[in-house]
Amino acid sequence: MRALAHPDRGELQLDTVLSALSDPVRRRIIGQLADGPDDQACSAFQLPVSKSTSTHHFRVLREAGLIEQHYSGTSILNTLRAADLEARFPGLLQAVLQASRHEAPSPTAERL
Amino acid sequence: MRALAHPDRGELQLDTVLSALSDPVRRRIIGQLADGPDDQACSAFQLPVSKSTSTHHFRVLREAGLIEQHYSGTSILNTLRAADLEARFPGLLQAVLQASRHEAPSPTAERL
DNA sequence: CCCATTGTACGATAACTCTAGTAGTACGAA
DNA sequence: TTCGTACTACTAGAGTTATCGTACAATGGG
Repeated sequence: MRALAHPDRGELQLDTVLSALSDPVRRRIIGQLADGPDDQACSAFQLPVSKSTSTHHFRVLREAGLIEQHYSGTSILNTLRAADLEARFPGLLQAVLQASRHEAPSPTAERL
Repeated sequence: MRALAHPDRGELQLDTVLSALSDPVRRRIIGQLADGPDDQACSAFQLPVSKSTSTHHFRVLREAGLIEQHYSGTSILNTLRAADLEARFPGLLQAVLQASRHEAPSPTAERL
């Protein structure tokens, strides 16, 4: 029950991935996942939007295949699908992450 | 007269660039510019959209800073701003181009 | 000057996105 | 069972985007 749909590695679409990455809130999520540990709950992210909007962004990321989500009690744990992305679109994620860091020197303090 | 506004290299925004690249028509334009010569006229692109929609996509690419456009007679010549992009977002353009080729093996024949 | 070529501007429409509020579900703890 | 936490679903509004048709402007060639 409460299964969350994820696209397979082979189903990843460049369109969807780039479109998911074009939102700053979602890039912030991806950045925190890339820099921090795996399995971070949604509540571990300090996002400048409401809870329902957060849910929306996490869903977009999951459906694009950028993150993997699975339930653990009342929480959902999020993990970056770095290997899948690297296999399908080599260098893309790293380039975006680097560009993102360059653009926002202090991600935790930025206003967004 | 008929000056076309372009963002400076330092003004390039990751948001805008990724969002511009998330459309397949625009990726096709970028791909053809990357693989072909500089200064290709808009009419050199066989796009599956109307002329006015084409204009729209070229404008989005120019305003995002991905291409440089300048008039030459009745035509506009388009050039990929590869150096500017590489300076600001290293590896990003190449990663997208490679992913794009991988996803669409024969760009000229694809249905889009 | 007339005309063909090339691209723009404008108006319209349908679809999508981001945002939030409200209500509800699943789970763990007391 | 009752409560709090964590997150989702649904609904809705505001804004943006992609698309096109039509009309128009700029240039170069005869």
